Order: sequence, then C-alpha cells, then structure tokens
Amino acid sequence: MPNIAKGVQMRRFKPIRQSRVSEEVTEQLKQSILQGHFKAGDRLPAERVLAEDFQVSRVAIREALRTLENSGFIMTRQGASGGAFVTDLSFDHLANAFLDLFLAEKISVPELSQVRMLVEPEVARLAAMNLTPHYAEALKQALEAEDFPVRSLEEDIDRKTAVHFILVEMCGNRFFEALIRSLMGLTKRVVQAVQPDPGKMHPAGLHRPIVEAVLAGEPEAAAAAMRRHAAEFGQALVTFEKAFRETQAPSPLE
Amino acid sequence: MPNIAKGVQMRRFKPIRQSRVSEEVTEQLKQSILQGHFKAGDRLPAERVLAEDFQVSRVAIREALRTLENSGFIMTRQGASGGAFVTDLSFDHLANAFLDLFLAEKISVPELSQVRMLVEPEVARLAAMNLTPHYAEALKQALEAEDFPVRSLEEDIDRKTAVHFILVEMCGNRFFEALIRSLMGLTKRVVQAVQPDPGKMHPAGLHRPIVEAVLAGEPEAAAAAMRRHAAEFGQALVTFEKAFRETQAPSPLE
DNA sequence: ACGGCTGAATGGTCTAACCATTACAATTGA
DNA sequence: TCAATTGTAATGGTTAGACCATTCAGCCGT
Repeated sequence: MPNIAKGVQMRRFKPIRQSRVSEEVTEQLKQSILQGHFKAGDRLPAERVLAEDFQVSRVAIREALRTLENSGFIMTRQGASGGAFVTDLSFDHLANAFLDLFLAEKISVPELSQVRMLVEPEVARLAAMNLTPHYAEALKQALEAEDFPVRSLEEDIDRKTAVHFILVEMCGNRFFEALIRSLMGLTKRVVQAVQPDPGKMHPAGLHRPIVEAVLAGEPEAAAAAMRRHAAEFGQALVTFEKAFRETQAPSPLE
Repeated sequence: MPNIAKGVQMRRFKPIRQSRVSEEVTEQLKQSILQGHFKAGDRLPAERVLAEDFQVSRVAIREALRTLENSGFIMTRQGASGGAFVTDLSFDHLANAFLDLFLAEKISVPELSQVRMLVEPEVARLAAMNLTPHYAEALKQALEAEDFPVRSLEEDIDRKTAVHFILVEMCGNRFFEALIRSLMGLTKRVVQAVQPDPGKMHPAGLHRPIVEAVLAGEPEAAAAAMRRHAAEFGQALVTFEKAFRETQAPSPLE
C-alpha cells in the first residue's frame, strides 16, 4: 500500500454531501419558482406535503421557506387557506440590504449623497424624454401636495419624496428604480433620525423647477435642475447628520 | 355593552404579539451585533444556550440564526469549537439580491448597461483624483495580466474585470463599490451564459486608455475614456445577449 | 336569513432524541 | 519519546411527533 500523502488527505472516495438539507430544498424551490412552475400569487404546497415530497423533516422545509421569505420570493400566511404564496419579487429586499450596510456603518451619508447626486440628474433627464399625460398629471399633483400643511414628519417626507418616485418610474430603467428606492429609503431613515425642522431641511416647492423642465420635455434642463437640487439637499443632509452625530455621541464610549 | 364594530375589530387592548418568536430573536441578535456587543469574528453563544437565555425552543433560535446568516451577519460552523460567528458585513449579499432580481427578469441587460455607463465614468473620474503609488502599481499589473493567454472563460473574465474593481476601490465611495461589484457580478453572469468568443467581446488592452488617464491623474480624461469603453462594451453585451436569447428560446413555450 | 358554533387545514412552536462534524485529550504502540 | 490512533465532549444538523394559534368554510339552530 502506498504510503504517500498521509496528512494531505488522499481521497479515494468522493465526499457524500456537504450542504445542508434545507439548502437543497431552498435551491429546488427557488429554481421551480424562477422557471415559472409557480407564478406570483400561486400557493406552494403545504409544509407537511413538501416534507413528504422532499422526504425530509418539516423543520428542513421550514428553514428553506424562511430563506425564500427573507429573499423576497414568498410570503406566508397562517390559517386555513393560508400557506406560502409566491410574491412578485420587489425591490424592498434590496433596500433592506442597503439599510443593513448603512446600519453597520459600511456606508456613510456623504457617500449616499454622492451617489444620489450622480444618479438623480440622469433619472430626471430620462424622465423628461418619457413624458406621458398620465405622468404629467401625477407630477403636478405631487407638486401641489408638497404645500399641504405638515402634520407629521413621516407624512412630510413621503410627500416630498413622491416626485422622485414618479420620476424614477418614468425613466424606464428598473435598475435605477431599485437604486433610487433604496437611496430614498436610506435618506428617509437619516432624516427621521435627525428630526430636523421640516421646512428647514427641505422647503416645499423645491422640486418645481425640475418638474417644470420635465413637463416641458427638456431633458437637459431637467437634469440641470435636478443636479442643483440634489447638490443642495445632499449638502444639507450631510451637514445636519454630521451635527446630529456630534451632539448625540460626543464620545465613542460604549 | 356597545354593539358597535363587531366584525371591524374594535381594539380596546393592545395586540399581544403578532410577529413570530424567531423574528424577535432575530431582531435582538441583530441589534446586539449592530451595537457592537458582538464584533466581527466573535462567536455567538451556542444554540442551546441561546434557547435557554431567550426562553424559547432551539427551533426558534435556529430560524433566527438562519435569517441572520442569509442577511450576511453571521456564518456557522459545525463541530466542537464551531458555532455562529459574526462576520464583517460584505457586499456579497447585496450582489445576490441584484442577481435574484435579474434572474426573475426584473432587470434586463440593457438596463444593466445603462447604469454601468452612468456610474463607471464617475468612478474612473474619482479614482484619478485618488491616485496612490500602491494603486498605480496594482493597475499596471492588472493591465499586464489581461494579455496572458486565455485558459478558461471564467479566468479571462476575472482578469478583465480586475481593473474595474481596483478603480472602484480607489474611488473611495463604498456605495459605488457595492454597486459596481453587483453590476460586475451580473455582467459576469451574462457573459458566462452567452459564452462568447473571449477575444471578440472584450479584447485585451481595452482598458489601457483608462488606466493611462488615471495614472496621469487626469480625472476628466479618465472619465471620458471610461465612457467610451462602457458604451462600447455595453453595446456589445446587449447585442450578444439579444442574439443569444433569440437562438436559445425562439419561442416562449413552457 | 342571520348569527354563532364547530371542525378542518394550515402555519407556528415546543420537546426530546439522535446524527454528523470537529477539536482536543487520552491512550497506545513502536 | 513521539507519532498515530482512539475516545470523548461540544457543537450544529436533522428528525419525529405532538400540540398551539389562526383562519375559513360550512353546519346548525334560532
């Protein structure tokens, strides 16, 4: 018998299986969904049935379903006629991933602002090229709504961000849409943490020049107006957040 | 007794608890990590210990850990001195989220290319402003490596993308880094699916003008060179992928 | 016809046991 | 003495079976 490779693990047999059962289940279910065997709205078989089909325990099935749920592929509802329902994969999960990175301090507010300053003007430019009567109306309404009296910070934020969401929907690039939604989500989070005087950080009507340029169908003007706005607001956000951070955590003590 | 709002659920008492046990566990563990009670590399208590501490079953603990693992907060290892280890939150999870969206056809190759064409020039511009000897050396080496003989498609892709990764690291914005990493991941996926003639889609040395501009410390020239490259390659990628899709799936039959 | 009750289906949780993997200590043998 | 082997304990992975909680449809009595 050859005495070679003692500690080096000379494998004469293939390793059986390393991955977890639940991961294989996850993969199969995911592929099944992606290949269209289950469409949005469809209900997956009950956990007990899946356990039977896959010949594994219900726990393994549940771990797989939990993974799919976390990835945004399904949602589960309890009760009769409940179960795991395939959802239309949204951008929310992506936004959450960005949020986690932000909370873990892997992304800072200045970095966030820098990205917005690059992307938003391009979005405005594209939006101006894709103007339709429907979107025109939506933009006008969103702009008017900005002047409504401020009742809560959250409501105010949502009204002031409405224009951005409409524009990114208009731009016709869902990657930009995913990106902007994530960026706006982060921005909202920061603003809520900082709790500024609402009128001070973002007065009403700030979006008017942008909207007007878009309504006029002038891409370059829209981009320029948005560039101005993004720069202004980005600067304000960075300043406010810096001040906030310094007052809240004057020392890095635990 | 007032008979109002029977089916409408008139709540006089707060609902006790809607969320799942495992979600509360997840939340507490996540907060604990984010607040720094556990740092990267630390080991969380054993599952059985956590179950004891939280006063819930091990199943609930395991679902929580699985969620944290899926979010990229921890990794688990089996065996003695194994357990759940806190990881340094990376951009991988984000890239996976983008990949899922792509696989679910929520993002198309043209959209992907459009984003790259916007972001990459800016990254090159910023990189040119942050040149250091260390990065200069890395760029030169990466550029040379592009001429190495092609052994496998994967290796070729990795060598041709190296310059992009160095540039985005140079640019000093981790949000851009996360974004580019995701974009490159998607691009790699598409190229691997299309299986083009390596030299045809992306000849070697295509990055030379970009690298030269960056090494010269000329932001605008770098941005312009990258804009040219991104437009060219983006166009090629879209064309190849379109052709590929048409040959592979001539009919939308299931 | 209406309202309440009941049963069945489903996900959520728990317990207790056992399997699989790994590190390390103890033992063995040259 | 030292290397290899073996045992042991700690850990995550998996299973089975039971029970709880929620929801809905249908039955039943008024």
